[in-house]
Amino acid sequence: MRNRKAGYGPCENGCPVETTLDVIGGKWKGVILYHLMEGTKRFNEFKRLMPGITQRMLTLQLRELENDGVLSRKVYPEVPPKVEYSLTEFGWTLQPIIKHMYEWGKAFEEELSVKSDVVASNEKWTNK
Amino acid sequence: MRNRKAGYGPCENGCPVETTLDVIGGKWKGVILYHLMEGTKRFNEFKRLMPGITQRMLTLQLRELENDGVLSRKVYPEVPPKVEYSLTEFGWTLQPIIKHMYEWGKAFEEELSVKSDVVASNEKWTNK
DNA sequence: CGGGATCCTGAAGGATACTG
DNA sequence: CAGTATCCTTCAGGATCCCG
Repeated sequence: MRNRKAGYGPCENGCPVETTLDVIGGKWKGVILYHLMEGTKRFNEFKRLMPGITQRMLTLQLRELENDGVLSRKVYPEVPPKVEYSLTEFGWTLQPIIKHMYEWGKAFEEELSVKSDVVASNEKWTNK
Repeated sequence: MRNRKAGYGPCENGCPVETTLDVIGGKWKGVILYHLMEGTKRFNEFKRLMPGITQRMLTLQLRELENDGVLSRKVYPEVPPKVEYSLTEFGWTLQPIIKHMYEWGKAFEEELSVKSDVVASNEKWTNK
């Protein structure tokens, strides 16, 4: 990801799909966007919502999304600092995609667990 | 990508989005899926459609999509070999997502070119 | 509170050659 | 035609410490 417009050749068509993936395909960007659909969030809120992420990664992913015009960063000149992240108008156009991806992900996980159940119940026979 | 279920912490919610990205987020998977929406494709057809991809990568990405139950691989026992790739029924449920991503990608690229025009016309002033 | 500055590793992706 | 098999490179992502 991230090398937008690099190496897809003629690129007659099909590429816009990759463009979108370049924007939302970072490891945490999907989740970040998902949470932003619920409303404005602050830096530490994200950390709480995604305990696995490091500060560095959170900062980086937020910056990239900001540079791509998907979210906006509002800094309040206070002490202690306060920064709010929210979707831009353009960012909101991602909502149907994120929603679909959320639903599809759930369906996939169910499909997955069903299959692993099958595998599990087969293991006693296929004992490889 | 690819380490499904690894390190998202509590994972109360939001994760299905990442699950989906794990499946379709490979560098070429989006394009592959996009082309499959038009119908069954053969190995060399993909190579023609995506001149930038290497054989190795094409094989790998196809295999992963197959293992994820999104596409199916049909081998014809002929000489020379003939292999057809097509979406599974489950794979077709990705269509709305791919379609949305295609549309959004186009919109994003327009937004991008508009901005780079602005930047270009500013460069003579900001000459950093 | 919301980051920035470094350093580092793994694995995603690539180049090239060979094959049933 | 549709792939393996090796080897190699890059950089996205992570760990850690520091700062206004």
